[in-house]
Amino acid sequence: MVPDHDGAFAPTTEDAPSSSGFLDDGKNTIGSQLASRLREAIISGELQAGSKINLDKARKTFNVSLSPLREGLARLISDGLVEFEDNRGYRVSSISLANLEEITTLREEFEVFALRESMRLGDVEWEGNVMRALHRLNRTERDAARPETLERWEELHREFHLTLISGCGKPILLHFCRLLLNLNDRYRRAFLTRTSGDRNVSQEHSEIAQGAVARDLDYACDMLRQHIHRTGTNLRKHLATKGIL
Amino acid sequence: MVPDHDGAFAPTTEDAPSSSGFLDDGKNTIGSQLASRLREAIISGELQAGSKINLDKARKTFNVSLSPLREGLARLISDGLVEFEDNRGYRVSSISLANLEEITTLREEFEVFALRESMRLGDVEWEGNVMRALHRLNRTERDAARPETLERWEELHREFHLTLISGCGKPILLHFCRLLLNLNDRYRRAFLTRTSGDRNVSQEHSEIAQGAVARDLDYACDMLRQHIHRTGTNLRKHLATKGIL
DNA sequence: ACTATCCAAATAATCGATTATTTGTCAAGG
DNA sequence: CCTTGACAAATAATCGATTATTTGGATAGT
Repeated sequence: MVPDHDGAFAPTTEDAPSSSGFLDDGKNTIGSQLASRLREAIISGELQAGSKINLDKARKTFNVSLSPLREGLARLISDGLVEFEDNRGYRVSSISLANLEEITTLREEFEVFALRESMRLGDVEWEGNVMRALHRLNRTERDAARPETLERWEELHREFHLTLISGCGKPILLHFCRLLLNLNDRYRRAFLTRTSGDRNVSQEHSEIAQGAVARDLDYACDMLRQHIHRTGTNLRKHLATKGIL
Repeated sequence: MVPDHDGAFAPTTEDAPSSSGFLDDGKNTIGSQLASRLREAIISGELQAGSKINLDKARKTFNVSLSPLREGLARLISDGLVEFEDNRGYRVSSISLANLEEITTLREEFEVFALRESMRLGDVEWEGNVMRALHRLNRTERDAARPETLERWEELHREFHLTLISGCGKPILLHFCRLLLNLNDRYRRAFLTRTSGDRNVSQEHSEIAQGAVARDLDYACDMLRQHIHRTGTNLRKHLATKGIL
């Protein structure tokens, strides 16, 4: 038997385009479904940061047994959204200013590096994917009054950033970036209902994308770094407003 | 209740110095113990890369029930040593030339970045830890004839590299570096029984450490990068010898 | 009043058995 | 001869019950 040989950190089935019309959404087992629901619950803030997760209550809330619940939680640990301690159980990872700052710093390092590699190695297919992701994002309205538009926008925004770096040919790096994006999104969903007035985010995305497909390495990387940095600065302000250290 | 607030990716209890004389080695639950044993089994090559992990057999081998077995395996997924697919089970992550090259590249980027941050932010305590880790490593003999010395050396080597970057004040980054080191160690344990003749590894470590505590950023970073690079090159040759693509 | 110790309730971990899914094999049809 | 479908064996996922650990509170001793 020849192993598939995707290597470690091959992209998980999550958020695959799901091209087949069948109802196979890659979330077969209860454990998988739970992982998704819990992830969404944490990123959206439904499960408060830092709070303990009582297995018994969660079991009743989600109407499942312990085994798949632990299974699901275990996956969120890989995502950095949940922490675990022997005999003490699970808790939602805390948020803090230091944590946000680290995430921002690391995104500036990792994501920018991944973009550079993508520009160096990406093929035409990748270019096309970038332009499509950009278009879909910029065509999607973000109306603070309607939460469902926010969620949709977040999804496409995440997709855009991941697509940008998807050409780098480095599964482990992509995995790291995906984690950082997860962690970052929790802050954004919690604190940014609307983008600050002095930014034109659509334009920022366009500049990055256009620089990327034009293979203007330094320009695109610089734009991305600034983009990430600005988001970090914005979020930091919002955290300060709410008195979070 | 005030949350401990270590933030995501706070260092796990693994390989803590275990200062207390008590038999509490932080591996309380069967799941934890299994995770350690499995990790060791994978890194040492006892469990072949790419091979499927049959839950039933593993259950009998380790004489445990399914729940803790899954628990343990789940943790190794976070470590990148095990892959999982719904309804298809677990398998040991494959090794490949591409995978090794990515690990090496990422170590050059991120471990070096972490070292730079450590030099920028580390305190005297950190400096002391570095010198101690260096001393212990260099004083430990590595005799290819006696496997137990190799294991001991690997442990101290790992400890040295982690200590070098432990002052960076960035838990997530440390977590990533720890993973990369894990993945890298599997290659070394599998392919390097002795260091290639043209290297004086002890001296390389000394140069890095001394540059680090002297806060000679560029020098220390450069030495570390070369050190990682050389190891990568060596391993690549050994992989080629064994016909691994 | 303060600390330490012991109990009971709450919670996490584990087990053995059951259910669901996948995989390999073989026969029927093209 | 190849493909397709059905079946059976192998394997993974889940459940409900049991066991072990932690936590909070009451009690006794200083």
